Amino acid sequence: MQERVTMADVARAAGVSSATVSYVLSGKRPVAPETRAAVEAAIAELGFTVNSTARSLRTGRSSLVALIVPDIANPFFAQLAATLQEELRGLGIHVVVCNTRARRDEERALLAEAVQQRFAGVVITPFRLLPRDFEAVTRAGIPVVVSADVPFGPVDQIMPETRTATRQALERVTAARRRRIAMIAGPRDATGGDPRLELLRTLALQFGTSLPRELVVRGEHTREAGAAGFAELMDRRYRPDAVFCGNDVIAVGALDKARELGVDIPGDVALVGHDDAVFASLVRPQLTTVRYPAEEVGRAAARLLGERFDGRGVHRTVRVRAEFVARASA
Amino acid sequence: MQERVTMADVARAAGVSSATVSYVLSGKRPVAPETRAAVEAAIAELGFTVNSTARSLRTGRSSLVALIVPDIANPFFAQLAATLQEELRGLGIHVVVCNTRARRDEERALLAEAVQQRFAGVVITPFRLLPRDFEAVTRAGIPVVVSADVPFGPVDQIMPETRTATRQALERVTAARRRRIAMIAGPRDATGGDPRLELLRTLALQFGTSLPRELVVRGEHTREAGAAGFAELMDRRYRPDAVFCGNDVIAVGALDKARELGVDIPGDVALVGHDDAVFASLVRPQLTTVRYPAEEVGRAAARLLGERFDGRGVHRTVRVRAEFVARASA
DNA sequence: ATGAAAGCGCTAACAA
DNA sequence: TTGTTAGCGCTTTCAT
Repeated sequence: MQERVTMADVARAAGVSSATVSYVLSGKRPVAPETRAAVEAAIAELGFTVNSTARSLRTGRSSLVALIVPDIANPFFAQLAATLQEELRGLGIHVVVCNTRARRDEERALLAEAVQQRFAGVVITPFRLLPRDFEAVTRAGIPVVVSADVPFGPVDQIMPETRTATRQALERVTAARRRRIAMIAGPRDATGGDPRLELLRTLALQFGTSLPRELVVRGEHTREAGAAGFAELMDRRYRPDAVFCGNDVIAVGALDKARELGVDIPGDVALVGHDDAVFASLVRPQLTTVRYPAEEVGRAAARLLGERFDGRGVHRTVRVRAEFVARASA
Repeated sequence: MQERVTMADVARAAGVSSATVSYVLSGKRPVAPETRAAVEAAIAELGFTVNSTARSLRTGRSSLVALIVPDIANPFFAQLAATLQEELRGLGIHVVVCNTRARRDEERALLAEAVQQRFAGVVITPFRLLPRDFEAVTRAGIPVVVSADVPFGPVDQIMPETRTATRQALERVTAARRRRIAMIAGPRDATGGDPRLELLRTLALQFGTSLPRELVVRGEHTREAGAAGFAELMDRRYRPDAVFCGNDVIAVGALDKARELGVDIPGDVALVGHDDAVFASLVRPQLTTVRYPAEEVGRAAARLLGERFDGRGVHRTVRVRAEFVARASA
């Protein structure tokens, strides 16, 4: 049962007080070079590492960041977790993953827990949450980074910049003389809005066409919902010749149904996904999509948190640029 | 700035000592019913929740379990993380995700950190680690669950039971009169063995054929490696008519190359994957594969850890059964 | 059945 | 430039 080495042990070995050891580590007050050297030697010799539990208790701040998302098993969030973890590793911070299963009660419970446990920070993709649900966390002074399509009040935020990429997608589609644009959207979130849908509608107008209400269907972010949505659209008397999807999973479902119905993609209908999930390039035809890079979101989240740890006080919104990826489906 | 409610606050409100509050929570010594009721009422009224940092400092045990894997972004491990997290949630335990990027130094560093931070447990899929790398962790009394193909010494372990499923795959392939069996294996791990390869070799013999050395190629678990491996196999004068892959990602790469070379799957060559990753059913032809269920691994890991927390002392090995999934590629 | 109090290892006043 | 020391909130031994 290997004994734990404490600061007191290091202090004794270096012939100083434990306060000095602490200050050598934190750099929060000047330490004479020779003292510092002695302490560092003792640390190395004894193999000391700080007990972050004790530090947390003392400072009232843990070294944990909570990543709160609807589903970590979703490739986008999995990649986000991986990147965030690697970026935060150097700061000695661990990432705790929390699944909300898209349920508001879970989202709220997790947020409350982050406050109770005095987490160092929270990175969250809210699904049913409203801006006021964040009051407690921000009041507790816990840095929060929200990754969402819409503004969420006085928190750091990462928002996608999809206008350009979506415009390129529309350009490609309309250049192929397609005018009957449709969308299979994801579920409406708590804010009631749907930025992807609204953006597409706005842009469609600019391209001299439109996104008529009857060509918008809605479902979960699942393959089944994608298939159902596509079937529904094909039933319309005003049949679309281009279908935009809320994400790639939906698009894959649409692809399934198209094959089943004998609808040729992209011959009869052009299909555009969203996110560029790993499998977007695996299906046939390969999915033309709007890529939203999880790695960059993770890096931005880590950077925003890092700035907050350093005590910077202004809330920032970082925009992450989505990229149009032209493949075979449109 | 909302004040934190401590046990002392609860004790004061209930007219008892903080020790009693602690014992009401832990049940480690009898408390009079009316005392208990008073304490519970105070807890509810004040909205008290224990400070797990303080508890950890005192007990020398945190409420964190580390999930140490080569890559959380890998769908298998992402699903494992999700399940583990949900199963452990009820025990008040958080899951910290740790990426090793398949590097031994990272694996060792993470294991060492788990000891230093007195984690409540570790769930690990070792990649380059040897059994003796676990000595420190077990000596520290930290429950370890290893998910691997081979035995790893005195730890709880989850091992796949793939014999039956692999036999079924071979049955299907040989029933179609295929005899020239090949494999695109993953990288050789630190133990030097490759159970999937060895199992296939053994079974092939039983089916009256073999897995000749020249029909075994090896690479990383990537799409590129799969493509390269397949190309190499198609170059052999003794050309295989059935190719087994170390995992589904490799199989997808093989599929890419087959299409490029004009090799018909399954007409010319049958292709069998491994794991049943999400995209196995997305590619065309859909992948015939040996499904290894991450959910069950996660549940088993949580169960094993739970037993250890309860103080059960024997090391157990849980076998998780893989399942043959027949689709179009073989 | 309950309470008093020590102390886990660290940080940050306050002193010198 | 460095040391002394008081806690952070909890668990648990020792008393009662």
